Amino acid sequence: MASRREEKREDLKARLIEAARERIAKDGLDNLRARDITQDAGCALGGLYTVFSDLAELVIHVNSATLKALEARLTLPETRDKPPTDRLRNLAQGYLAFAVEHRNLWKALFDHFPPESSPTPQWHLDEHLFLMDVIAAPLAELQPDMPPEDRAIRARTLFGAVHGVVSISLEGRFVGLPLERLSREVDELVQTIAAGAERRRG
Amino acid sequence: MASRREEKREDLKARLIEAARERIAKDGLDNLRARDITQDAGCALGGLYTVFSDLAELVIHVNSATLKALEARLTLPETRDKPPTDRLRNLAQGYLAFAVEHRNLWKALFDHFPPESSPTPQWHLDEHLFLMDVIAAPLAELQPDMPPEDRAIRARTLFGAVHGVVSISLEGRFVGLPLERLSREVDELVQTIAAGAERRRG
DNA sequence: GATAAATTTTGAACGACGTTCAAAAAATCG
DNA sequence: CGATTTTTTGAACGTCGTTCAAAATTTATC
Repeated sequence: MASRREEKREDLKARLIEAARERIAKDGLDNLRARDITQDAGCALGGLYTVFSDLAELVIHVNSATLKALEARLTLPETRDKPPTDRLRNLAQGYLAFAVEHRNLWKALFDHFPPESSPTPQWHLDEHLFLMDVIAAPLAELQPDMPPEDRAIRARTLFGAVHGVVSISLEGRFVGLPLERLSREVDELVQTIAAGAERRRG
Repeated sequence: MASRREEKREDLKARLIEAARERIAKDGLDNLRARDITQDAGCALGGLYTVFSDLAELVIHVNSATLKALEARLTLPETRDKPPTDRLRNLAQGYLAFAVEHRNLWKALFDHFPPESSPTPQWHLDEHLFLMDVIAAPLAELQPDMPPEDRAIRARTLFGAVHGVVSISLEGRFVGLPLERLSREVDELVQTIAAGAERRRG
């Protein structure tokens, strides 16, 4: 019991993150309110600011949890021994499924822009890198001779392409596609890119 | 002079849109303030609400102007007679160039989510369709036998992929790429997808 | 256990925001 | 020019994130 104080503080922090997470999941990031969160977490309005510097920092912690959940979803041992193209296809389908199932939490990952006064901390920026790593691994099998730096960039491009297709559909800015059809588009896109990569392989 | 009134009203409307456009271009959508806009436009705060139902409607008009500018940029007669793959490559490079050059206005196109109380009007949703049309035209030459409906969906997928790669880089959520390298990634992505489409043609 | 000192928690208050609307100003009409 | 209608105005309202002096609680000392 080195510090009962630390414990209580951590407990409040966890309750605030969980309350914010549920609010975002239900009503979206745009409808997140400090007063709702603190009421759900069972503390006074000011309590939030004894643990976080501002609301943006709390959202970053929610996004951190979402990223961990996404990572768990994308690193299932399901297809460990499949060919690299199939592994990439599975990653894309997993990403799509996660976005559909946790739409508001997923959207918050990309809709949240902290003010310049408190930019995103490095530790959270680093958390995004696992996405690049899980993509780079199958890519390494498709193009073993590509320099790791180029492969990292290529992984980012592949992620961006899939993310873009998913975003465009789920944000509803254009006419919505049935999920079944969207899934097929994503799959064919990944297959095309994978085939293109393989064809260039040295 | 059927209606001097209508004229003044339209003039105020244009001034408000232009003021909002400049504010967004300079400081970004997040820093747009009704008080700044009306001051720049030379009217009282309430004047904004005699022309638009709310700030979101004004932003939609700014986005409409941005879409028109983007359309102009993407329909330059530059490469009218080039092969379809080159035309797609040019579209993607034009899109990237536009996003870089008008970053905040371009970002506003996708960061603006009107409240459910006043959803995006159909006329503005329709304005996005030109993007699909300019992409679908070269696609039609690559895959003449594809049904038009499938081609429309494929155009959306291609746009989403390019848009996603550009977004991921320009939003700075991941480590930023030099523009030169980003341009190459986009180009190779489009070439890969175009080649994949052509290969399937039949 | 009582009292004082240190710490934590509280929620009223502040400033900024989008939006409203009664009143002032301007335009139009008889 | 006075009456009437229309337009423009900006103070005021409700909501928001955030602050901070005061209240409540915990810890320390005897």
